[in-house]
Amino acid sequence: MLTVKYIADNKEHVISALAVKNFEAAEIVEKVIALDTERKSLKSQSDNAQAEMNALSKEIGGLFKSGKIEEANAAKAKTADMKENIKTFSAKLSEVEQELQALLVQIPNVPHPSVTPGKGEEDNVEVKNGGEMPTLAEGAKPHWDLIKEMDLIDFELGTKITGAGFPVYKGKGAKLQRALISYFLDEASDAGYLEVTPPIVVNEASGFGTGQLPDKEGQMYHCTEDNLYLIPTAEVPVTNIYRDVIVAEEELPKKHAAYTPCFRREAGSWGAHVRGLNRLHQFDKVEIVQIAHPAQSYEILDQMVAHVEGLVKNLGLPYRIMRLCGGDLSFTSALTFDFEVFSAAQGRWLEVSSVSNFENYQANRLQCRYKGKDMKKPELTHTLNGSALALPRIMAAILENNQTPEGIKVPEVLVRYTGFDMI
RNA sequence: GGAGAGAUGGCAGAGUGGUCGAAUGCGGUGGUCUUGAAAACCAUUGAUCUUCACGGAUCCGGGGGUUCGAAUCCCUCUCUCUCCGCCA
Repeated sequence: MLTVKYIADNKEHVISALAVKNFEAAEIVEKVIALDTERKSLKSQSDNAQAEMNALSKEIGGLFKSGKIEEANAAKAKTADMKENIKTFSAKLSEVEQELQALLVQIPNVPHPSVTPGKGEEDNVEVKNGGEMPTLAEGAKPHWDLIKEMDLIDFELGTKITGAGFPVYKGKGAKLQRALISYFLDEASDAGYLEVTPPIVVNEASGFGTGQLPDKEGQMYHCTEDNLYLIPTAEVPVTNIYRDVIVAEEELPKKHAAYTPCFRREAGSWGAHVRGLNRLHQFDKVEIVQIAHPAQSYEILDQMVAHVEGLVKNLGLPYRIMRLCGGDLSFTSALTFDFEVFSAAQGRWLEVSSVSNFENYQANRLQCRYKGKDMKKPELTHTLNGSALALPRIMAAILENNQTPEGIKVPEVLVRYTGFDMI
């Protein structure tokens, strides 16, 4: 969430910038500022009341020690009112604090100046494209036909075991998947990311820290008995490594990469766009995360984009990089670049990565801060993450784009992981 | 799952009702000494809110209670450790 101080100091900018995200902020911003003023005044009243009480208590202590029992008891009699006073003020204070907090979590992150207005996907801006469009032979098939014919992925079996959207990968399909994971993780390690294997269920505090809770709980699978959530992305457990942590300034940036399965309920999706591997309830992904110094975060965002670009390039996939418009930008993000690869037999662009800078929006929720030697107080870090990459659509594009009459050609960079070059 | 023990500052570890944000040691930082380093010695070294500032308030796992006053007493939750059981 945004800090109250930032909102108060940049009121007009917050309102106009959030309009780019199609968020009408004027009213809530006024409320926040008013509540904060009230909070400060209540705080000082409650502090004064408490200070008075502390002084009297000390006095009473002294009287008892020096044997002036009567005087002490007389002083004691005076405390009842003061206690009442303190209770009233602190109750009001915590009420106002809660109200303020409830408002703050409703305000989305302010978009970066480069973000253009727009309603949704259709208004995203292509900033770059690359790779070569494949020319498919006559009779080229979409991946859902290929995987069935070659028995690479079994949707019906997954449906039997679990339900729709939980496929079973088999044989070379499973090996290709594993090869991609290894390849992505190795590339991340080479780029200086520390590999971690985090839990794939998280508690409520973690869900709140990265912004999935309280608003988007419907998108996560929830184990109600233990109040734990299946992660929708490794971003959640990995970024939460730094919840309530103060990092030494010279240790920034912190770079982590993680492979995890991801779970999304995706309630309300249907139709051709979700066919085959296009949209699943469970899928695999390698995620890269950085905890960054605020002054460096946009430079780092570029580096992360370049890293992801290297992956799709090496896989030989035609891609384009989209800068998300205000309307498509997520609640918590300030700037996001989506990577899409062209799935030739479907004739569609598929989103395979989303690389975002959250500035200090998540860090404020997480209380992730850094401190330098000559800093009096710790400051919020910036947090960034990106998929590098999400597997199913990458697989779909590889299968479709690389199909030949002799079979499917495995991208060269993967052969050392698969052990075979044709499927 | 059963029984017991515990949770204090970056770490280790004292403190069982009053001046304790908390002894001491280690670590960190600055300094003295030294050609330099080590050692030794001295000083300094948590966070949050509030205030222009001085200052004030809060924090000893979380929450609640008793008391004029709680790190210290009571209740409750969470977590950790030990033993037993079960188990990949």
